[in-house]
Amino acid sequence: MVLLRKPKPEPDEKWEVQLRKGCLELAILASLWSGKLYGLEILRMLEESSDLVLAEGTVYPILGRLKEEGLLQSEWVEAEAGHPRKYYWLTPAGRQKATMMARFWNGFAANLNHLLKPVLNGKGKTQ
Amino acid sequence: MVLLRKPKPEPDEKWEVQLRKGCLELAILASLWSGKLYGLEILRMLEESSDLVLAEGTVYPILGRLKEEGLLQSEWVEAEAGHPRKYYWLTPAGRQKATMMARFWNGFAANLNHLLKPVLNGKGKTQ
DNA sequence: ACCATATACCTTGTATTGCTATGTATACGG
DNA sequence: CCGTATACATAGCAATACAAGGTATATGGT
Repeated sequence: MVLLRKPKPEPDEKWEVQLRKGCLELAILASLWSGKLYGLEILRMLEESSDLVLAEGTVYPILGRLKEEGLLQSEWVEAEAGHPRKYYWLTPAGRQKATMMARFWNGFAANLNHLLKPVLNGKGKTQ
Repeated sequence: MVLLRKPKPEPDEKWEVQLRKGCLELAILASLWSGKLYGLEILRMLEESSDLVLAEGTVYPILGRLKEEGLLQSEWVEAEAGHPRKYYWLTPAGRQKATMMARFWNGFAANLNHLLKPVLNGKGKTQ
């Protein structure tokens, strides 16, 4: 009777699985590729540049996770008006990981596209 | 005090969200595009044709869901040897949905690729 | 007769996820 | 002051992917 369900999750190990699921961490990392942004700004940027709509309740937990993993750093900045903003940017590790994930995404998308080709070509099996 | 958490999930409505998450339902539907297959066969086909590795514990529940939604039909078939096999194939509704999902996937992938272009071009911000 | 192996399907339990809804904090306008 | 806007944060829920284990059928070896 051993019953060791999850010996060592090693959260870093399975990012490929996570990617296949979410794609959202990758999208957020990518949104920070060229500079600092704060939470709501990321949200708007993704929507504008990629039609990727996500809720605040989605973004903030992800930002927290990514920071905890050492992929992001953050800093409070006083705004000229309203609530202060927490700006995020990529660490070197984050930059590296974003690149790796993007490459993997490319392969994954290519594979799925290959599978979808008959579907998109319309020609269904009459049968 | 109203407190209505989920008024009517309408499980059909949010397949776009599910797609962004999983992509797996779509992959399985697509694998059945050109004929009948049984469970383990789908698994092997996806791995061979698209490097998409998934566990049995992933495939069977999905097949059950898809059948319940009327997208698949199934039939037991005696094998020449060993355990009988349950063959699945697409219903007209399944064929239609697969097409819609594939189109949506294409758009989604294009958007994400657009976002990833700077990342894949290597030129990081020296900053 | 018995057991190991192979094939195939199915289910239980768990960690994780995305998200809705809600809460909190700060500042501005009337 | 109260409403509105901006911004960050979290509690709780439904759904997901998966590992692990179980069941059923047949074959081959001893």
